[in-house]
Amino acid sequence: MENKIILSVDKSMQLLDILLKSRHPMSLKMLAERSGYPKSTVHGLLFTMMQHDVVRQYADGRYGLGIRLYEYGTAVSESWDISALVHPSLEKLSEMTGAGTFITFFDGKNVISFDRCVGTGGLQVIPEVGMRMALHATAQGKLFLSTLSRSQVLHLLREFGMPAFTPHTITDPEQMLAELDAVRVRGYAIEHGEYRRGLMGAAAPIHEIDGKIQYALGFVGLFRSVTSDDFLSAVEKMLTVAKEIL
Amino acid sequence: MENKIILSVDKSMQLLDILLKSRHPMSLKMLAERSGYPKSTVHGLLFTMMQHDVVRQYADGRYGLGIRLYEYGTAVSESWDISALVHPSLEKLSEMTGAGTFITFFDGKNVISFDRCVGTGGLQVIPEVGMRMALHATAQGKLFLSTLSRSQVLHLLREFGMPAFTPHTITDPEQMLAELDAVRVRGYAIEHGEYRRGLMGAAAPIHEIDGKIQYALGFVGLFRSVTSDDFLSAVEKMLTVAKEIL
DNA sequence: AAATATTATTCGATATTATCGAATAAAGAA
DNA sequence: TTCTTTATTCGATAATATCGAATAATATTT
Repeated sequence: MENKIILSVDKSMQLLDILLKSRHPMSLKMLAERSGYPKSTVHGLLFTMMQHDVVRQYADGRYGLGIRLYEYGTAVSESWDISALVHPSLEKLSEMTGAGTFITFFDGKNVISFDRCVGTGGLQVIPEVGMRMALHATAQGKLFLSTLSRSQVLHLLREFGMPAFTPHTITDPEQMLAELDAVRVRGYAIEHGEYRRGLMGAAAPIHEIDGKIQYALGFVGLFRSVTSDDFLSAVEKMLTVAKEIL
Repeated sequence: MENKIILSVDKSMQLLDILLKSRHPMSLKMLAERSGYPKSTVHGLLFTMMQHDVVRQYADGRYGLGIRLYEYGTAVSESWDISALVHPSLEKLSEMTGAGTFITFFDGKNVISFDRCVGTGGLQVIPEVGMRMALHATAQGKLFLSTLSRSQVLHLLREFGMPAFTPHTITDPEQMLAELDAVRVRGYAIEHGEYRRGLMGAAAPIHEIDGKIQYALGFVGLFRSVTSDDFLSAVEKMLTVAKEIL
């Protein structure tokens, strides 16, 4: 399993990750330090990626993500082109509930937001488009996890970890499995301050292809509790809209 | 030059390119044929990229671009607009020249300002963010027109018209075509009171993707003439800054 | 249901080449 | 200028990517 990996390619991807996380162009020296590889090695990898415009070098010598990645990203997002289809539904749900709404996509491992609509309410903490979301601390994450087998869930939780964002975050795998059972029964997932204190939300499946949920519709906002009338009515509205989209 | 390239990384990028161009998931066999590398080699590269979600494999075994590329693409596009990359350059240029500076975007038809910085000089007539600018009477407009064919230019000029904002405004299409030739030779465009009497400016291309100029950096201010020392030095500074942005 | 064809994956020997530290070049700061 | 920092190049060596062939897993046909 480990030895099938082509190391130079693996290192290249690590560099891209570092550049992504830093959010800023980085010097060769920094890149070498952060990755743990010698400068010359890093240089060679960066040089190669530069030939493909996957990495670019600025006038001051620093390196950053290249234009080509934008092209790739666009190509990937086009393959989900249900965005145009569902955006009106997002707006509708935002208007009805006042909460921020968004659509996520699941590839079996990552939950990524690809469309969103800000609500009318005050605090808006809905994920940016393109952001990867925590599996264990968001309604979307739990919804998608609920479609997986016990072993798959445990594997993913181990891989990504279960950091406690708030005191409400579920950090115990067994507890999570129980929660996922509840999600399966309920048909949708809820999140009560597990990611940000006081923020609550829910997520419902949209597109099911042979049993696999591909997308989720969700909302997040400030509610008194997950049993309050306004929250429950928002959930109802979400389910209605999700059913319309199918 | 050739031997500095790390082959396995290079091959990986080739595979991404093939996947991008095909616009559809591809089988290992196809990928091997198209790339010209043995199946086992291709498999190893794909497997490695899969670990990073840069490539994904579908249930039927075919391979496609991975969700991670979307994340990268989003990060890259964010680095384009206003904040991170360009704005500091705008401020720098404003400070150096004293003139108002701005960045425009061209979609093939409209020139739209999407970031600006007021200068230290007195009169400031730089476009608001989101404003569409005249094609025939601004440096930006002429710069973008210079990238189009004769027929495209004539078509656009006919569509939008060539109203005379000042006595210096070019109102004759043929005269404009001659001006555009000059722009192409010069590499940047200048504007001498064609939009507002006494206001002069220039625009330089920033981002060229396969020959197409996507953005332009420009300044506008009060100068004695387009041949005066202060104007020419401002042009020089603009070109320097534009080159830094690349 | 069995047989066949097609495609994905694994394996192991080999030579290629990625790697690394050190040297050099280039750019910035003092 | 000189000194410092950072990027780039170089070359010997060990590591490993590569390749063809074998095997496993699907899909298709009979």
